[in-house]
Amino acid sequence: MKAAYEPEETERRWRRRWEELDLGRADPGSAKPAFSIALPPPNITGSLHLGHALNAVVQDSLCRFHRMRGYEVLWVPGTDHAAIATQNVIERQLAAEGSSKEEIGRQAFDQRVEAWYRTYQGRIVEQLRRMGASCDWSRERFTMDAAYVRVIRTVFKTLYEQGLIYRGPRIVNWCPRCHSAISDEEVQFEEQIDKFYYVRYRRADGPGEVVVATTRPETILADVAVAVPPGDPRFRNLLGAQLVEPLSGRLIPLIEDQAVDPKLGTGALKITPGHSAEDFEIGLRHDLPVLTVISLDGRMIAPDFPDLDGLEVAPAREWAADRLRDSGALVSEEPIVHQVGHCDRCGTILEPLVTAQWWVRVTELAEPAAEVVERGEITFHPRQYREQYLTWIHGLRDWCISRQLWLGHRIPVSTCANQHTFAWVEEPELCPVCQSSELSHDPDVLDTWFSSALWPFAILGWPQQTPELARFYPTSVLSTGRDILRLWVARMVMMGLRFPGQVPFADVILHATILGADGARMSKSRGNVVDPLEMADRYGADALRAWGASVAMGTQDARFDESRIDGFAKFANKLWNMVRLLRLVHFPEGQPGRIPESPEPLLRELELADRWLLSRLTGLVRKVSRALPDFELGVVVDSIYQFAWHELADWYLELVKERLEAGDEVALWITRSALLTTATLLHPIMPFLTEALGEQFEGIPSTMDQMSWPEARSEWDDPAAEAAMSSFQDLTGQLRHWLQDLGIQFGRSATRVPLLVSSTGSDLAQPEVLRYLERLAPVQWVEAAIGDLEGMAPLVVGQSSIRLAATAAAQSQQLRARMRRELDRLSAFRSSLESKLASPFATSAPAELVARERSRLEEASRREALLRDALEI
RNA sequence: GGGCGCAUAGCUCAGGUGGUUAGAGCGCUACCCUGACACGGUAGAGGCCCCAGGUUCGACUCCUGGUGCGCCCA
Repeated sequence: MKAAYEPEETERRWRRRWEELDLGRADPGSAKPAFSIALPPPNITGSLHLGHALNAVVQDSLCRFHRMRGYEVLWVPGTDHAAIATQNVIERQLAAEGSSKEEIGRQAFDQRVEAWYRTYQGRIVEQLRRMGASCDWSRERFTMDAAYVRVIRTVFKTLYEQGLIYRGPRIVNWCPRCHSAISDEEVQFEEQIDKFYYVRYRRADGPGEVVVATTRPETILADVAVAVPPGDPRFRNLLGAQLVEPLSGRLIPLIEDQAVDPKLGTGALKITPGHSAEDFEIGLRHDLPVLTVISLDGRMIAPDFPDLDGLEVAPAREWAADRLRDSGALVSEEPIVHQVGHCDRCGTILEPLVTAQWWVRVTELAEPAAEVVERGEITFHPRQYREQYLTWIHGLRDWCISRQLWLGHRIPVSTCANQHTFAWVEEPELCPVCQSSELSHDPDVLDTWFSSALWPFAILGWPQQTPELARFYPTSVLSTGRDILRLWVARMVMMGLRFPGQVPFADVILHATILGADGARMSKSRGNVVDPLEMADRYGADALRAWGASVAMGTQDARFDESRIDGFAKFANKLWNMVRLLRLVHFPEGQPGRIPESPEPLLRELELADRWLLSRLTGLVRKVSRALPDFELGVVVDSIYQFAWHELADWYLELVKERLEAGDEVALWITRSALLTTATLLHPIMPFLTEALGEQFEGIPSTMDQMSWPEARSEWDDPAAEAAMSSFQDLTGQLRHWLQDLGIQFGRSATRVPLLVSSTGSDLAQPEVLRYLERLAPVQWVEAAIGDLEGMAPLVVGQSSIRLAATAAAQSQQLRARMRRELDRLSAFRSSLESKLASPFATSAPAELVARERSRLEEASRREALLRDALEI
């Protein structure tokens, strides 16, 4: 073994090994219990970011854990075509070449798309492998695969024929740049400073006026009413009046509607159903007409006003403001900070516009999707997301599923020359109603989330009753980022219930969002993006994984912190060297060979440190085995780190080194067992490292994935040994501390400080303790008879009093000062305990606690007395 | 404006159902290249656990209010 762990070589080797072993291959015919995960398909728009990496770690850890626990595990990888995102990327590419999709035409555009898919599909899969993902690569899926497309059409056709999909004009979020509708969930609201224009609407048939506050004076030409809160006394005298729309002089009614906020602006709202989603709803309630003055290009349509017609929205707003000002209709203007919807993909300000789109009637789908969560068939982790999910799903509006893009799944609907409209799975040649051969295929494509909603069952072969579907559906866990709880998770639940008829997954994990080191969301424009592969190159994939596992399940967003990844890289090296130590004991010349197996020792052959370590080890097994099914990856990582470094390495190995070198069978067995168990427990999190460790041992399966999960051995539980070791650790610390204060250094020379015990506390009761202290501190115990206690420096360590046979030290002012400080601290502690025990605590607290405080008080008092004695005060 | 969450060491974060002398990693200080590991070891400094009330024998933990920050939705 090399002196340091080298992740790069190990990872390359083991990636190949896993491939050869076909590690992730799932067998639907196996008799084992099933565990399955559908990997949320990354967008094919580029490379994986840190969020993908984090998500892969969560899923891979769970898969490996379940394999080791004897489950048949299926983890299906894949990619998503991300229609609008990919189209945007390719459009940008074309723009950079000075071209456009219109210029090259549909066919050439489709070829670009194909080429893009080929490149990036491979890249994403490669990146997942680099992270150590143990997917079943033979089942990789893509949302544009022919089989997948069939599933989409089957679902669409069914919903269409059931009347749950319809086409109709409604208001949508329209992106004038993408030239497409955008779903409510894809709108990015951004804070923006605009102006609130206060505009006067005069009464047509008499005195009186209403002042309306608006940020969009350019839409006044499409106003169809002014609305006020019902029963608002400010507007009572105007009820039923006709008002004059101030730009063109049309007459519009004053109406009452409960949606108007009396506190906002002047309390009166202009109603423009053609250009505001809220107004559209109000318009429907009052049966108002819809007027349109903005085109799909985001330009004004105003044939009556030649200087306005064709202007973009921003200059049109200036035009309207000027005109209102000139006519005296503009009362005032003031700046306002408000949220403005932008296109998630291209950042353009969205225009609410009325267009004909395809819609899913969601009420009938949403109700069952709410019920399964209410009944507990789906559990969210962390659990607060349950509420968010329910709130959202209860308030759903119809879902706009059509997009006006070149890329994506065409809506599987055709209309014939005789206006017969029908949905299909295989595109027909003739109209099924009138046999007309003049068919036109709907030009729109489907919202990508429509296809992703089918992912958990589409990848398992539905609608065929495949063995995979029977075996692995519902899937076990869905792990994803919190941002797509609504966008995706809720829709999968709706579709899963509607089609295969069962929830798509039992547990939903929403992992933390990783922020940049500056605390802001990672974004290219901020320049705080971290490439996971760069981190894997620098520190090893395992270090990145361990860090990911430690932050993934937090309830808050986690800032990226490279130093923590570095810490885990060092941890990998530490483990490597522990195994190396054991190997060198067996093969001091570095000969090839594996650490041999040996028979388990009997409990009565064990000494204190051995019993302690096994007790701690079995506690660790218990803790990790409990934490993993609860998805508490942070606990897993922390507790293994703590055990391996601060118990096994710092204490046990330091204590037994000589025994190991002397070939002590017991120490060898325990060290081997502890290291191997640690590696086994850690394998789901750090698979590469643990494979490299595992292969140093004899009798190990060809991959750690086939190791059986360790069982907690309750016969190893030994609270007495833990207590004794814990006070020994205290003792060691204090002794080292005293000696350091006296300028005595361990290892500087062969000389050891002679010590004798002059008063014994219970902490020295175990026979091993004095021997252990000699190993870990530069001291040597001598018989009390040797000399006179006079002139020897007194030390109080733990509950025992010790004399230090170093006369120079006896006069040390430093030593005395330290003892005084110790004494002060102790007496403060003692008096706090005394007052606690004198308070009602003694009678009302649980007896167990009171007893504990009493014994603490006793200890403190005893120690205090010893210290006073030593200081001769 | 509504909902949810977060404020603990210089930094990044842990701290079920109230009971320690409040923890970890990194960073910092001092000393150590001791034959597994300097990607290391030993010791140390560093905290009104955001603020103000309340419940309780006892609050980092529960309740109310406030302040600051984040996310989601209008």
